[in-house]
Amino acid sequence: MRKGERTRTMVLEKAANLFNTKGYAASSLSEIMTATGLEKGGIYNHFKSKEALGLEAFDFAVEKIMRRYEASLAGKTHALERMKAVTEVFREMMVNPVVRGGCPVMNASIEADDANPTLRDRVRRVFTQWRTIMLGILEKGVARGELRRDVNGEQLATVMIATLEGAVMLSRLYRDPAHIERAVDFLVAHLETLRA
Amino acid sequence: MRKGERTRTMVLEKAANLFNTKGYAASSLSEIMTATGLEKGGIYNHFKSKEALGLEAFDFAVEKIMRRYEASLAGKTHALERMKAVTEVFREMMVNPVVRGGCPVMNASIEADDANPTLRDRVRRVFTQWRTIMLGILEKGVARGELRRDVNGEQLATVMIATLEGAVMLSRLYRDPAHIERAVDFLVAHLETLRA
DNA sequence: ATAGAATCCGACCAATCGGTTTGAAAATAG
DNA sequence: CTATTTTCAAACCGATTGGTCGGATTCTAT
Repeated sequence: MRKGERTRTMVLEKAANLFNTKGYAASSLSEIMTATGLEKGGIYNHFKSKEALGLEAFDFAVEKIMRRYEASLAGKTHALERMKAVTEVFREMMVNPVVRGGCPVMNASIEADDANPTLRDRVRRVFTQWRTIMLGILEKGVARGELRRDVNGEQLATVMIATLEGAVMLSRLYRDPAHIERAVDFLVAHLETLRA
Repeated sequence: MRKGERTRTMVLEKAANLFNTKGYAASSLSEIMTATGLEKGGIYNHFKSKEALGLEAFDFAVEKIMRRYEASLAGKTHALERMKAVTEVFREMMVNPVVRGGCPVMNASIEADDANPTLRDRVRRVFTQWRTIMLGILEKGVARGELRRDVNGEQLATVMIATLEGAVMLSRLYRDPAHIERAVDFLVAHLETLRA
């Protein structure tokens, strides 16, 4: 791995943390400079603009989360087990965050939904992917007879994401993991009622 | 009402919408100027700083939401009816927003949780108030025999706020009210299971 | 109608914004 | 070890940032 590539990912790492805690618009280039230890020219050698860096930093953070998903789902076959694994990713995210500042997807969603169409489309793609994963789990679970046949997949996928993301927001706001834990407990209990 | 007071609330109205769509940090004074039609001096005559304006604009938006709460709860006595009224406030917020840009409390929470302690405390106070309202409804509902005695108030209050706020985020991101409607349907169905 | 207060404009300020460029230093290939 | 990229620091750019202030203007109470 070339030197430039190493510093490049290092800038992405630092920028992702900064953007996710302070917000993209509120993070100035001079802050990125102090965070990375590079001068302006050193950063612009790897990224053509602050906007480009922001988008890549978002992808960088999402990539890390996706690896958590895969790790949590690995080896689990039963639909209920796999759905619970999704809730665990969020609980774990509070204790051992992939990036500082909460869930980067929700944060980006709030900041980009009106002002930044490019980032907004990226955020949409991520949530759509998460929904697709859950819908697949549920569909297969019904087909295998693990889940009740009247499971409302669309509704459950929405509720899972909404509840978990909302709970992350509350836990971060209050600096209290109780909220995400209550949300996970609630969802796990509800998932149990769907067992065939 | 004096002229100054009228323009003051007009600035708050416009600023609240701007801040809530673009974010506090991303909204510049020049944008506030064009939104209000005032020059810089005209704004600083009423607010001593951009930060002070931001805090007052937040309070202004929250005040409007609280009036929606009161209107929705008015006349309803049964605990289940009152809890459903809370979900209706959120559904209504998508169709007929009090302020553009989604829920100002959640938006402020995301932007302030790390960077702005003053605003963060204000956001906390609002969510705490909402929780208190719900806990009161549930407690009274149990006392009146309207609800099952094993209702987990703390958990339900967290889940209600988290699910509704998360769903608002999704509906705004996708420009699709389906998410908030699914969340409301889900919560209403769950509330029914708590009937004594 | 008019004096006095309330309101607002617009020029001005230092600081910082994102971004460009050049040349020197460091890393890599031969 | 040399030649050649790659990488980065630092000075520099115009534009814009949040904020100040003195005076002109507009209200409003008498």
